[in-house]
Amino acid sequence: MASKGQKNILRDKGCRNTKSREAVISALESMQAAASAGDIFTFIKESGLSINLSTVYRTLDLMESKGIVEKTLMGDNKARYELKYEEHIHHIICTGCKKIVPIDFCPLEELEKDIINKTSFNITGHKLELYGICPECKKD
Amino acid sequence: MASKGQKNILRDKGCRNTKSREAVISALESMQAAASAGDIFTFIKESGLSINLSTVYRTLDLMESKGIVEKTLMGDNKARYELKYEEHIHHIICTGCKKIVPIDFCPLEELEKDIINKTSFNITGHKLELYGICPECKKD
DNA sequence: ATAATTGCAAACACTTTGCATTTAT
DNA sequence: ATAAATGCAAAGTGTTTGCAATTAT
Repeated sequence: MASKGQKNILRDKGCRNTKSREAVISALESMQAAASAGDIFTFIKESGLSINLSTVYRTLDLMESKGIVEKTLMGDNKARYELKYEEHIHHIICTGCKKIVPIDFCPLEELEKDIINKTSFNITGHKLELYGICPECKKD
Repeated sequence: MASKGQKNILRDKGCRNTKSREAVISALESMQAAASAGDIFTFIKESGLSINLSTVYRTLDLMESKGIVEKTLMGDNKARYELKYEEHIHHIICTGCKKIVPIDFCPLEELEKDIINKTSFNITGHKLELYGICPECKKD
C-alpha cells in the first residue's frame, strides 16, 4: 500500500527502481483519481520527461501485480489506474460532466459477512461505483 | 425491463423488429450472465443463424440506449451485456475459475440515502461487483 | 416507396509483444 | 558482468464507421 516512501516501494518488492517507474508513481500521486495509461503518459511527457507508452503499460502491470496499483474499468473501454492506499476507496461518476470523484467510505464493509452467508462464496473483495449528478451539474 | 414479450420490446420502443435483433435478444436470454459481443455473436452463429459482428454491436448499443440491456466492463477489456430485469442484479466473480455468478440481492439499496447525505451528489445508480472464491474452487 | 437495418471491409483506439539497446545492480 | 528495463515498431483485440445492398414497414 502506498504511503511515504513511494520511491522505495518497488525496490522493497524486489524490482529495480528506474526513472520511468518513479515518473509513473509520481504521476499517479499528483493526478486526479483514476487515470488511464494514456493520461499518465501525457502527464509525464508534459512534465518534460521522456517515456514510452509501452513502459507506462509495463510499469502499471507490474505495480498492479505487486499490489501497489489498482486497475479498474469504468464506462469507456480504457483501464484506469490508481495507487492503492490503506483506505479502500470507491468512486462516484457524475453522469453530467463525467467527473470521477473518489469517496472515502465504504458502504459494504459491514455487509460482507452477510454476503458470505447468502452466497457461500468466500468474499475476498469488491468494486463499487456510484453514479449520480454532482453539485455543479445539479444547477443546470 | 425484460419480461414476457421480448419479441415486441423493440417494436414498442419504435424500432423495427428483425431476425438479427431477435437472435441477439434470445441469445441474451439463454446465455449465462454477462456475455460479451463476441460471445453473443458466436452463440448465434453456432445456433445456425447468420449474423454480422457489427450488427451485434449495433443491436447491443441500441438496446442499451433503450434501457433494455445493461453494459458493464469487468476485468478484461471487453464490454459485457445482459438483459435488464426488474430486479437489479450484481455479480460475484470467482478469482479461481473466473466464473461470473449473478446475485439477486442488492446490499446497497438501504444505503443510498445515507450516501446522498455524505456526498451531496444525487445518486442515480451504482455498479457493484464482488470477488471471491466459489464453493467448487474452495475444495482445491 | 422509403426509411431503417445489414454486411462488408476498412478504420480506430487501447493494449501487448519481440527484439535490439540501454541501464541498474 | 549480468539480468532487468526500455524504446521502437509491429501486431493483437475489441469496437466503430462509411457505404452500398437489403429488408421491414
